[in-house]
Amino acid sequence: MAIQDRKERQLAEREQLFLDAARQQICQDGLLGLQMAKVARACDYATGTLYQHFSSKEDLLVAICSDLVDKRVEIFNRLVAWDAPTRERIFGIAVGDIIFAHHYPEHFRLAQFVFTEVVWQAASAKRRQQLLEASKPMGDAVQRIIEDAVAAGDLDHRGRPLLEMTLGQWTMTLGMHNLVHAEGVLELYNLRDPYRMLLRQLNALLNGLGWQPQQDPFDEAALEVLVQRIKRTVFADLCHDCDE
Amino acid sequence: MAIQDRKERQLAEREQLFLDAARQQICQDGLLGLQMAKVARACDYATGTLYQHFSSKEDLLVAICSDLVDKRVEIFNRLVAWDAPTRERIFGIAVGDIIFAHHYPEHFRLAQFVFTEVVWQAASAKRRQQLLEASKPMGDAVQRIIEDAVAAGDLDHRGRPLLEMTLGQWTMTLGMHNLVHAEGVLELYNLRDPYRMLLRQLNALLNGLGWQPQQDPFDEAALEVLVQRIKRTVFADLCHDCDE
DNA sequence: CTCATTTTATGAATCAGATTCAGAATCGTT
DNA sequence: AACGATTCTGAATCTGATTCATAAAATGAG
Repeated sequence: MAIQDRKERQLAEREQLFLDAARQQICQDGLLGLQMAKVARACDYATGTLYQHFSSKEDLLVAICSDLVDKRVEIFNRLVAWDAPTRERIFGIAVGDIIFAHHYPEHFRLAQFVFTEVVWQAASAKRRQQLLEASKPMGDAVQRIIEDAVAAGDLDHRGRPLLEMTLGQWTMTLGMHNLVHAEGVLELYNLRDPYRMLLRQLNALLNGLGWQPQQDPFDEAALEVLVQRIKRTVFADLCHDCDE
Repeated sequence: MAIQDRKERQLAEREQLFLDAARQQICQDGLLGLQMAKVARACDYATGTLYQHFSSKEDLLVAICSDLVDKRVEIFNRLVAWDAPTRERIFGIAVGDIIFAHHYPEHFRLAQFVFTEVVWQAASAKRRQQLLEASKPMGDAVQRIIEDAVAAGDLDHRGRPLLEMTLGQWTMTLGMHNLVHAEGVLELYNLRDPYRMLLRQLNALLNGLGWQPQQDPFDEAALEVLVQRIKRTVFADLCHDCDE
């Protein structure tokens, strides 16, 4: 079945080619600027060929999202592997997400769009499934950190499903990415430095959940020290000059 | 200028007619199903007339959203006016939002879409402004509750902008609406009863912010009692049988 | 290596639906 | 009632996604 293998490999390569071209187009011209014919042309293929891979434009969007999610998962896994107090590790997930948002500014914008009824429903069931499966490891990573926290006595989950413990963190982060992209909203209320505010609110939430050791959410200095340490220890390769 | 007035009134009436027809179409056929020609036809007007009101389909979507935001504001205002401890009032905002989501299941779905780059950028600046202005009173309402809380000694804002105090609540709620609409995501992690989980996480957050009086986020009975009381006292008219 | 068969790629044609705009209808004014 | 100004109309236009008949390439038997 060597032939079959080669074919599959080539197909996968071409798919990646399309995905990269499409992502680049989004970065350049925005989500609005994505055109199927352009993507195909950019890769020197006919429009129809693109449709052999993606059943529709929406399908392509979901696929790009999955592609990026794979990279995002890597961030989560670093925190699972990090040897530090569980409270810092779970907090590090948020820090990592913020760094990720800096590296792939298009990702959360795209994700917000993808999980919109209009796109989600128009994509093929297969792609949807693919994205969900690609996302699964993020949940697993978080779950492992929570397990560690419970085992270490840092957190009492009070009989609730473990993942529920970080649902607040999840939704808070998600919501903040939304707000950041909704041009004009934060400005309306004169709220600056959104991701820094997110981290403060997150610390408050973790405190409220009783996650040990407690940290004063409004101690700027301590927050800065922790963030810097996480960046240096876990994300050194991703943070040359980036300051948030 | 009586004639001018009448004209304006008629124009406003027609606009509302369009908005209602469009909303109904969204409720019936989903966001995907919305077609400009259909909306116009449903109101016995030509397509071009619809375009006298809305510069594009996206513009119409933003307008529908504004329209619903006006109703949502009413919910917020009830909590401002409610005579109760500030902790219950701010918590009530979340409860009200959940009730609102039940009454207008399309709203958050639409809002998520509207604040997407694709729609937001394609709408006219005027409509965007209109939506932002319509949203302003929600922030004001929250601000007033925070002011009361600080004045009553229930909350110490630690020198931060007052609105920052509830940014976590805001983003958490927003993010949860997103998750709820992203079919398959919560199921993937086997998370049930999302809005109830939201309320628990919110209580944890408020505790973590030091908002008095503290409440055990995992005391189911107390949570239920509070929610029921808020429903009965503040939202009696909106809650006949609804149970979340 | 050649040919018949199967698979894949092509891109012009089709299609859906948003948007426009030349002419028709209505309005307000004198 | 007549005239210019305003508004409405919906068929024509336009954009861009999607399809599909045809061409090209790959496969594999002889």
